Amino acid sequence: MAEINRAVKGTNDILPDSSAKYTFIESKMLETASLYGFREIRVPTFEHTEVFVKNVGDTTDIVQKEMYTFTDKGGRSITLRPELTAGTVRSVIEHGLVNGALPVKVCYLGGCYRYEKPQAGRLREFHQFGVECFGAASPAADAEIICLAKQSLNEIGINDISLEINSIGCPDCRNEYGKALKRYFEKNIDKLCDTCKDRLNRNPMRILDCKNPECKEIAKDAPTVLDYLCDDCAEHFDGVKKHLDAAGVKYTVNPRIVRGLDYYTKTVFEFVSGDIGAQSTVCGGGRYDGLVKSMGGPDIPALGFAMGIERLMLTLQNTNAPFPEEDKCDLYIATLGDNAQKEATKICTALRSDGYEAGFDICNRGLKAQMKYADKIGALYTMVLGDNEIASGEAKLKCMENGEETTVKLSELSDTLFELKCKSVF
RNA sequence: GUGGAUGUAGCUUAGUUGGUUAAAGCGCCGGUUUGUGGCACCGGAGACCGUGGGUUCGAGUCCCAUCUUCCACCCCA
Repeated sequence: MAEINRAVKGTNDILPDSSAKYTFIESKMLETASLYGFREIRVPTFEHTEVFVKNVGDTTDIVQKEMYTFTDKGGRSITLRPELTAGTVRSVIEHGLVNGALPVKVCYLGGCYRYEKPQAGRLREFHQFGVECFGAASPAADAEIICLAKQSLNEIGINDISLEINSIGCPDCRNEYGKALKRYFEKNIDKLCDTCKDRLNRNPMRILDCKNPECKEIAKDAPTVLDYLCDDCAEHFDGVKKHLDAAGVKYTVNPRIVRGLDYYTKTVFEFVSGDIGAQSTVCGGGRYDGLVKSMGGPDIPALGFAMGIERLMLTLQNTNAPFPEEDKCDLYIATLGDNAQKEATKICTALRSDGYEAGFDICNRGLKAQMKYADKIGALYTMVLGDNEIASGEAKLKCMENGEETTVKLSELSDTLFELKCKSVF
């Protein structure tokens, strides 16, 4: 197929046969978030490039090599959002939400864009659901969003998933820890792999995450962040754990999880799935207390998480999780002749305005072909409509599941369908 | 960006040491006395064999390049 007729590398079409599944996931997410008081916010798909450079961090891979950046016709440098936190923070500051009643709780759903090499669970255009909470410094807030993340995963049927938490401290303790880590790894620099040698200067914490066996061996005895937390951060982390215990949420403390975005402070966490390949993080989040201020807003704490919708879908598919049944056509009218087709238009319009999914032949096919079609689309009932039925004002409704027929008055179709549907529920 | 695998009808595949009009199943459309689906039978449409070069009298089959998809690294959701 010619290149122009194919979707761009790393992008995905969601076809009618699976779109309802995505809608299910998305609506469950929004629904669950609202139970915790999070209301949806919708921010632009693109922002001034600076918004991401300043917030995501100019040393991160995302900013350095993964952004879709272009100059618009007005000479502005524009970037398609690689994530939704930065734009959300910009928005709540710009519109003064952070000057109103605190905490501000918002959630979002939308496409994100990163120029990466696609693989399982990783696309160039992907979709995130996430929440942000502004103005809450208490560990109860951290625990609350973790509970929300867990519940929303459970709501869509993801239960076999592990929660890992860590604290990377405030900038002060992180700085101290970074130095200690550097001292430790410098002693073993010869044994480290090439990428880790590079990481030593860029981001020593990443070495802890390396999958190279030799690096893993060395990292085993490396100092842990948790030993370098200041009193305030240690107490905060302790509080988070206590709240999680109180909520009955199971977790493991993993001092090696490090989020890749610069803005994180204190609590970081991930929900990890064992069912979707190498890109196993389904949800990632944490606290970012300095971000609002650095964006030019008031000095208030903030925290949030994001999950990748496509990864949620992968998890559900790979674990054969059930999806709710899709809506079916309530009544399909098979027509005979032009008169009947016109009458079907009239009847279907009325049924649809009463809330029924109704359809009839618009391809001018024969009766048999129409019945076959009704069967294929899974129509619950069919009705043959010809001149006889129009003249008598009566027709037979056929239940496609068991073949039973019932005679109905055309003028009472809507009521009859309602009765039949009620019966089939019991 | 690095590495490995892949690419034949809408889908899943067959295609012998390169040799005439590239097969099959599923799906799609139609038919089996013209007012009734699922089963069966019959018929039909549908493929520039990913793309571009090259070798050859001749290439889906061999060589090179390129792109896509998949998987892993890096990194992230």
